[in-house]
Amino acid sequence: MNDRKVRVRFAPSPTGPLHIGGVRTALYNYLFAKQNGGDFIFRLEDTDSNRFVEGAEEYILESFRWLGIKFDEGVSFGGNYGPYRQSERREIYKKYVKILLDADKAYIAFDTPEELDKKRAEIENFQYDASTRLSMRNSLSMPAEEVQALIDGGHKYVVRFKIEPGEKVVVNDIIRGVVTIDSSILDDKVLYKSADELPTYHLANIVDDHLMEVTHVIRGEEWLPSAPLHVLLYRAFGWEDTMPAFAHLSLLLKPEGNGKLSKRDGDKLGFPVFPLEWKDPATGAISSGYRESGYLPEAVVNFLALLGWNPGDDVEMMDVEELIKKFDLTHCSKAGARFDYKKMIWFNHEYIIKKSDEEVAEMFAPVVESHGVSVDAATLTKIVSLMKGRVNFVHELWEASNFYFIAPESYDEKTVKKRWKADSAVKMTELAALLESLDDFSIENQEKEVKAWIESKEYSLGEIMNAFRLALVGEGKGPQMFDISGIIGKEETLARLKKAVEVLG
RNA sequence: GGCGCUUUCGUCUAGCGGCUAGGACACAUGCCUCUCACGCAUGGAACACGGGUUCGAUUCCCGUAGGCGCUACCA
Repeated sequence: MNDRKVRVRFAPSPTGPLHIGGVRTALYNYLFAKQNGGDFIFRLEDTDSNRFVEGAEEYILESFRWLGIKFDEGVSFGGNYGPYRQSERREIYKKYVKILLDADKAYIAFDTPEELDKKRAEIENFQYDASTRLSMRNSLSMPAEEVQALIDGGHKYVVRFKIEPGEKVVVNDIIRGVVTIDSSILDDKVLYKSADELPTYHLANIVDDHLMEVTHVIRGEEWLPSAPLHVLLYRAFGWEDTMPAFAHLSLLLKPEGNGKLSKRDGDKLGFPVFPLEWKDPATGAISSGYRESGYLPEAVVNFLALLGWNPGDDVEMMDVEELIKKFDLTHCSKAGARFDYKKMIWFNHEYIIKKSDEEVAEMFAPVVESHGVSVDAATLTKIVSLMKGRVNFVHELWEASNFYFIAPESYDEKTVKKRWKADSAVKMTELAALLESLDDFSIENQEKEVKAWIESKEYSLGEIMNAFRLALVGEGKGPQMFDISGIIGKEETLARLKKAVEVLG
């Protein structure tokens, strides 16, 4: 059992876009698999035909491609344990349902959903279990011939797991330790529905994990209450010796207020809760995605890895290789983690700085182009090198550095008031004359000549530079002045100076 | 309601019987400076509460309170 090859899976339901919490679960599975030289499986749990959403599967796959989380096998990846789409495994589940039925560990029930709803309305805390099952319409309470007749007559039925009450069921969780529950509180879960000939999550999950030789089940905490049921299922099948180890991850909580993280929180506070932008096929509503919002996949991965886990040291910036090396399920926190989107933004900032100027320039180029500006790669790279440390997102580079590409059309009022003095026009005209006389317009030479001139005239550095900045930028921001004039060039610099003198007087 | 999980600065967390309770984000202040940022430095800021166990509890146990989850023919 210990020498089995590590195999883990991420098994979403294609009911819509992948939630960021799901992304974290997948990431932890991935890190764990890679650390142990194991396999990472992508399985699709599409056993609820009513909730199928067009495009969700491709969305999920594309999300992981963007994040760099790679699967070894599964839907669209191939593998020897397929099919990996549960809707294509009907015959397999039927076989195992029969095994349970034949062993008297499950039974057939005819109660309709409506009848059950009625029952729940009538009786407080009604539960379909050992205490009530004999008063319901099922193969335990009805004669065999009648059951057969109903089935033959095409009546829809479900198969329920027959849970023996009064048993202490123990789940050994890697993160939480021993969790014990009394089987009496469990209900006779529906395992299979004849209506669509599909199992429910619980049965499909156990059968697939067993058949696919999954060794570790790493999933969200919302599954903890049903883990005992799953243990009981493994036991019923006689698979206890190869039962996977469980690790239930704490949930992601709203940044503020109560409850788990939802799409609404993102909308309200201005951060995405989905990896990619998603357009709801039914309503047409658009939900923002990390990718489209300008987050770098490595920043998202780094941030998510640290939300509920930490390496035990003070290192926070880690690439995926390092995460794989350090990841440890036993160091995962047990309590839910509030989603700290401000820290997410900080990570993005750090990763932009970490990237080469060339790489960032390449990402920035389409943004510049979209503003109808064309600029050569070398200049753009130079601009990026000056500006990238000042932004949290690549697209913010435009707002931060558009003065490189476009001359100011107006001058910020406050800055004018503060930086444009009565004699500024005269001094800027003098500065323009000096700059025009320069054959060498390099940043270094401009600085040398202009500073010498300021000194000889006994002007203050500030008054000249601030007015100069206002003329070139239109407001009081930006890097060192000669890093601006040097890049936009002599002609443009002189033109902007001239215009400022004309407009501001 | 029942069952389970959980509880260290505002937030993410380190801590695994003896610490001035550490780091990061955020915040504040200062420095840098031709501006705005960045960066750097400094600072404020936490063991939910009550009982035990122990020479000694943030740490172990039991309660209470809060938080979270589950309680479907959804996953």
